Amino acid sequence: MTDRISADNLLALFARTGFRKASMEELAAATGVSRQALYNRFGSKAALADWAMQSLIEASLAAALRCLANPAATLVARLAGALDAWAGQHMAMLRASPHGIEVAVMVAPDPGDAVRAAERKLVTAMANAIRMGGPGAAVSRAGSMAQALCWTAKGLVHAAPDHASFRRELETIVGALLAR
Amino acid sequence: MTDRISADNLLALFARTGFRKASMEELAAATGVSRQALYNRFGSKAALADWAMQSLIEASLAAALRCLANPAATLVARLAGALDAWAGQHMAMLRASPHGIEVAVMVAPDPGDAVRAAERKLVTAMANAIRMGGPGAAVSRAGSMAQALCWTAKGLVHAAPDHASFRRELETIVGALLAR
DNA sequence: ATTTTACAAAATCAATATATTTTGTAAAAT
DNA sequence: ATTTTACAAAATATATTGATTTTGTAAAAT
Repeated sequence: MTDRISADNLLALFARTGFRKASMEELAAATGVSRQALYNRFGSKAALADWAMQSLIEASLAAALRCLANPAATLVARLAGALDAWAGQHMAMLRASPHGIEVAVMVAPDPGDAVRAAERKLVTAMANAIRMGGPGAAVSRAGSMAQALCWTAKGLVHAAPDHASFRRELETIVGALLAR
Repeated sequence: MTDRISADNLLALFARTGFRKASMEELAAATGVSRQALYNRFGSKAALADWAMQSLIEASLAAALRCLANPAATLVARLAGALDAWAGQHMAMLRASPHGIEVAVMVAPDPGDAVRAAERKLVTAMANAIRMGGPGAAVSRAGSMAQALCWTAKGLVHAAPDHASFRRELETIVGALLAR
């Protein structure tokens, strides 16, 4: 029953203040439960952070894969949607503070390991989507295309001034790369 | 006559130890001159770091543009060469320490401003190269393609285990995106 | 099941003092 | 021109103290 606790709220606080300065008191307040409730459920602050990070990764990957599987949308829209779900949605948190990275680094056992694993899955899924729905010429290069799109999206996250223009430019670039 | 002093050696030290911990004594030793020679020429530690960073940026951009202009090579090879000169060549320094970023952040007036400006020039030049030498279909999307290639190369810098495989994978991806 | 209250151990913070290193300047020496 | 030597001012490092906060555990209350 860890359902009612919002990983987003937890991570937003971690991102703002960093792991150390975020107290269990504040974390509890941010999620609307008592400090002891957090200890009962997670045992420690580190475990709580792990869970929150893991949750975000899983939720983001799931949302991305869902976008990718949408039968109604075009391939370009599906790819752009997936990349937005994976990377774009966290722009606000990243911009809110210099600790965004620290949060990811905290996850056990190896820092970005969980992130990297999820990202590999996403790229694989994108490659498959390109193979299925892309122009014939793109099929044989689907793997490279998907990887390039993922890195491009991450570059754009840092370059775009806000989420709206991120989304707009992302669609343009995905369209440009996918066009045959 | 700041010719004999190697910006690379300076930045290698800055990258290893960070700006603060790199003493003028060590910096002088790293370049084979006396401490006072550095003060005579640059006035201060900050100015020295500025110069070194600026030098690296200019040299990297120049090397990248040179690759791009090589009339003998194919478009894919020219683009890959340019991206390697711009991003790939610094993998060793980045990997050598967690302070690689700090060095860039130190440059006046705004941190990555000089880097961003140079990168814009590179992307523009790449876009032009694509317009001139690329397959007809790529012409209208040259701007997006060039930007995507640049971000992809930067993603690859962090993902590749070493420079050799960076170079190899880069060529593959550039080839894949450019193929019509 | 969760909250409240209580509490010991550990960690963090703030202030101080001292020692050491480093910066930046200057003048004499090569 | 560059190096060597010398030096004051500033910055950094280290250690100590005590106050304060926070962690993690436990038991009683809702």
